[in-house]
Amino acid sequence: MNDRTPPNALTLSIAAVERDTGLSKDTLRVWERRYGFPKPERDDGGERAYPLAQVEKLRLLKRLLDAGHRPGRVVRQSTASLQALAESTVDLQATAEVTTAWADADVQAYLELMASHDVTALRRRLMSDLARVGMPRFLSDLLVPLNRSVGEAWMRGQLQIFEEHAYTESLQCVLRHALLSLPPADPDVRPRVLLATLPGEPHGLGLLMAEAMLAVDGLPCISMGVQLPIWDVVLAAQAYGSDVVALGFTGCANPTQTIDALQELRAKLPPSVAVWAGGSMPVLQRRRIDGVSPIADLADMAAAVEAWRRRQI
Amino acid sequence: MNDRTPPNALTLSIAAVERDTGLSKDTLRVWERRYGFPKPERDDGGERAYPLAQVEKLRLLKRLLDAGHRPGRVVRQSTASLQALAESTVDLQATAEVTTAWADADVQAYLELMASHDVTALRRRLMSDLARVGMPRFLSDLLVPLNRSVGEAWMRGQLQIFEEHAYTESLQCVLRHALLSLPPADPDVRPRVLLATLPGEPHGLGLLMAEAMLAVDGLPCISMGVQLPIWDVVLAAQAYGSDVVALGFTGCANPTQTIDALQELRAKLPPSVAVWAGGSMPVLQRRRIDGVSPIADLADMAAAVEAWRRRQI
DNA sequence: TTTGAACGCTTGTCTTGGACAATACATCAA
DNA sequence: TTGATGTATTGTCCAAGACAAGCGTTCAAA
Repeated sequence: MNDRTPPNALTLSIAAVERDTGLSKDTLRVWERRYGFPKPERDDGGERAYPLAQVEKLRLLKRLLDAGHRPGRVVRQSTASLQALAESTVDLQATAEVTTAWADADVQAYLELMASHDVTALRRRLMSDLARVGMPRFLSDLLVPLNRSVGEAWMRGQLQIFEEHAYTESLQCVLRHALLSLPPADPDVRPRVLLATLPGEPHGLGLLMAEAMLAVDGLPCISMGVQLPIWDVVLAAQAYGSDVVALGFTGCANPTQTIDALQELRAKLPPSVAVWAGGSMPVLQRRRIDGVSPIADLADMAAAVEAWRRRQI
Repeated sequence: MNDRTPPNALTLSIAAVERDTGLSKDTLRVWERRYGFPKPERDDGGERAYPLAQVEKLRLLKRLLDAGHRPGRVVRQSTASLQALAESTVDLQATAEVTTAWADADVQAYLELMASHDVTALRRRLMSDLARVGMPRFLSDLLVPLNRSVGEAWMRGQLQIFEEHAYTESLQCVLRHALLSLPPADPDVRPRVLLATLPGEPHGLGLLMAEAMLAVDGLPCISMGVQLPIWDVVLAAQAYGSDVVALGFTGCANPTQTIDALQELRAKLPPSVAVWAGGSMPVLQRRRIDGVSPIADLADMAAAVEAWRRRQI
């Protein structure tokens, strides 16, 4: 059936590489043209066939790009020197050093728990820590630094992707469980918040953390989950009578498209509805958009709630 | 700043249309060339600018394609006749009529609950129905037909996307809550199951339902969530000592890429690990892959567990 | 009547090389 | 140090052609 065997069984098509690395086909071709890397083999149909080693290097490059490095400076380098670069790079756009009430030792313990592949223990520890200190401190003192450490460990290649998935899954269980245990919020409390991410942004953990933070303060939150089309954000905000649309972003989405999408959404939404854009996407802080409030962290969000309430009086 | 104003403020770039419709840029261009639709305007840079009406029609076309229609027959038709077609189309690949123990009236009531935008009530009803009949019947008698009805209502345009997101979100809460309430499974029970979806498949609801079904039977399940890279599936199966890798698929992923990915995964995984491919993707039933068991529905999954156990004796 | 092989149409994806606009960086002046 | 201007970088878009896998149809044989 599939007799179009590639020259080497361990190669991927350009579509597969796009899937696995997050680099668009256009980008892959133009890098090849400009920098001479990647340099895929060709199958008997003349189509690009990327050896696994090159895909591995491309993944590493994508990480470095997301951390702020520029293609022209890194694409030609050897895998070894890139590895070294990744290990020395913390996060070029990292926020200033945060003094955490939580000891680094605890964060370290969590990382070791992840590496030990004991999801039950991980889940149990998350639940007991949450019960011990309460949601606000759990979020700001543990999860925020922990997520940063997880991101850094991943960048250095110390944490496998599946280990990060397992962590995300466990955390999601714990947070969702806590949310469902809360008494339903009084729908007359304001602002009513709609949470979602836009198409292209597949990560919903930040959203969940934001929802948890708002919900324990008694705000009526409705989460639409991930990748809600722009037009449906507008419809949903209307249907639920939302005062605020809170959107989550991470570095993995395309910055240009994200800005475009935010502008489009802002134009379609009635001016009375506020738009909050939160998460760790650097471009949100750099490029301000009229009528869209950037939310850098959880404290920012509390401030945004306060600001909204002051403005409504 | 953005002075490259398109001819009409209500147009989208080709990248935005790809995001919103799920049709690739290549497909959009080649349809224009072959069928004369879509016929976007051009901005002053000469780039395609799709009016909203055309994007709307493209979304409708995508739905019809996913239901089994072919582009050559539908792309040229008018929006009105497509609408009629969508309303008359149930699901060309639908499984044979299922006699449900659950009354259609109940399903109807759920659909009305979704349309009323009362997520609290929806969630409450889900929880009480679950408590009343237990997980297995909740899944097979209510959720399976309900999900089918939701899909059909969406196809007919009777349900907005955001309403479907709200339903998914509520259901996720309820199922996750139930899962966390179960006592942790004995890790010595076999088979140990790893659950995930592959890159390109963003829907995790089927996965969650499968996990719920297996977990109430006492099987130790570990879910990796959505879009786990192939190589990490292998690593995770190794790390957790999984006997079975259960993957979820829906019609929205690319069939060709899905088959490729499954073959690649099967080749990389040790033969002792079984691969189950479940979900509503038609191609899974049509094209069999050596060493991959297609799982058509929940009953099939129970049978697969049995078959696995028989083979191990 | 049903099965199966052969053929041809349909359709999505890949190809090349050129072009362009937005961003980031570097330089210089105030 | 700040602000403006110029240059380099970089991702995306475009066109038209090519091709292989999928699907339906046709025809012949069981």
